[in-house]
Amino acid sequence: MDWITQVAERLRATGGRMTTQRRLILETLAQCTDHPTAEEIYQRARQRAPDLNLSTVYRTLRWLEDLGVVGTQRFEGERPQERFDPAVSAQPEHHHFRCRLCNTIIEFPAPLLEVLKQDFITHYGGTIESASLIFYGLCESCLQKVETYGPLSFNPNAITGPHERPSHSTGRAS
Amino acid sequence: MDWITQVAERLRATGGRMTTQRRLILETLAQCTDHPTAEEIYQRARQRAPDLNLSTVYRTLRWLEDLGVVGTQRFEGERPQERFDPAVSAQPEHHHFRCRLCNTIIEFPAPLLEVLKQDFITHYGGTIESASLIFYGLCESCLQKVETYGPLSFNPNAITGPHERPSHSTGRAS
DNA sequence: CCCATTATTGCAAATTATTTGCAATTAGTG
DNA sequence: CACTAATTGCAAATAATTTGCAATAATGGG
Ligand SMILES: [Mn+2]
Ligand SMILES: [Mn+2]
Ligand SMILES: [Zn+2]
Ligand SMILES: [Zn+2]
Repeated sequence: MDWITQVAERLRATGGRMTTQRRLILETLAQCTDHPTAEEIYQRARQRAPDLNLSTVYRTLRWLEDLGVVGTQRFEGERPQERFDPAVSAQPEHHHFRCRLCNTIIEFPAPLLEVLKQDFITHYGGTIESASLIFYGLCESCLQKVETYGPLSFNPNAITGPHERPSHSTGRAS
Repeated sequence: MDWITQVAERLRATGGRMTTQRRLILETLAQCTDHPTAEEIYQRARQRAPDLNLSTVYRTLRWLEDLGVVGTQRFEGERPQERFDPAVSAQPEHHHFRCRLCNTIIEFPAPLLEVLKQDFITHYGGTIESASLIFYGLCESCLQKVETYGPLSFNPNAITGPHERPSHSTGRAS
C-alpha cells in the first residue's frame, strides 16, 4: 500500500472523504523534494487541475499537518510565510540547514540532540515532545564561491518583490 | 555606560538620530523579561507616550535587529507573528523551550550544540553562522498538573480570537 | 445504479501582521 | 537660532492565511 492510500485510509477512518483535489495535492506533495510554500504547492498542483483553489490547498495542508503527514517550517530572513515539509513521514526527526546565499536546504538527522534534551530536562524538569533545530550559514558550494570571488553582498537567489525586507530602511532618502 | 547609551552611540555612528520614541522603545525593551510581539512592545511603550505609533515601533525594532540588539523568534502553533528577543545582547547564544500548555518560555544555553555544528560541517561542508534551537513540550509545573488532574485537552493560556488555528476544521458543520 | 446525506469545494470577503509613501515634525550641527 | 536630513504619524498598501456560504460531489444504503 502506497503512501497516498495510507493517508487516504487515515482520512476515511475519521469520516473524511477522499476527493480529486486531495488526491492531487497528495500526489504533488509526494513528488516534492523541497520545502514548498502553500502557494508553490498550489501552483504545482494547478498544472494538472487549473481550477483547484488555494483555500483548498491550505485546508488540505492543515488537515495533513494535524495528521502529522506534513511538517511546517519557518526560516529566518524570509517573508513570513510557512513552508511545508512532506518529508516528515519518511524521516520523523530531521533538522535543517539553510544557506544564506543560495537558500538551499539540507536535511540532516541529529541523534545527539537527545543528549541536549536530557540535559535540559535535568536542569529544568518537564518533558520535551518535539524539537526544531535550524542551522544558518553558507553551504559548501557557496563557501567555495565566496573564497574564490570574495564576499558577495547580495543574495543571488533572493526572492524579490514588494513587502521584502532586503537590508533595512528607516525611511530616509537614499 | 548603560545599554541604552551604548545602543545610542552605535546609532549615531551611522548617521542615525536618537529620538524620544527610540529611547522609549529601548527603555521598554530593557525592562522586558519575555519575548514580546511588536504589538506588545507598542502597548507597553504607549503607556508612557500615548501618541507613539506602531510603525515607529516596527521601524525601530528592525533597526535594532540589524544592529544585532534584538533577536527574533517564531514559535510553532502561534499566530504567524514575530516575537522579539531583547536578551540577545546579554546572552548571545541562548535557546528556547516553550511549554505547550502555559506558553512559558525558558531560555537556556546549549554549549553542546557546537558538537552538533561540527558534526554537520564534517558531513556536509560549508559554515554555520547561527543556529536556532527550540524545544516544545510541557514545563515542570504543567507536567505536575497533568499528572495530578489528568491531561487537559485545552490550553489554559491560549491566545484566542479570530484568525486562530485552534484545532482544525475543514468546514464541516459540527 | 440512483438517492440522500453531508463533507468538501470554489469564491469572495475578512483578518491580521507588517511594510511603505508622504507630508509634517524634530534632532543634530554650526 | 536656523538649516537640513532623518524620523515620525498616519493612512493606505501588501501579503499570508482563514472563513462564510452556496454550490458540488463523495459515500453508504436501498
Ligand atoms: Mn525537512
Ligand atoms: Mn530569548
Ligand atoms: Zn549556498
Ligand atoms: Zn507550562
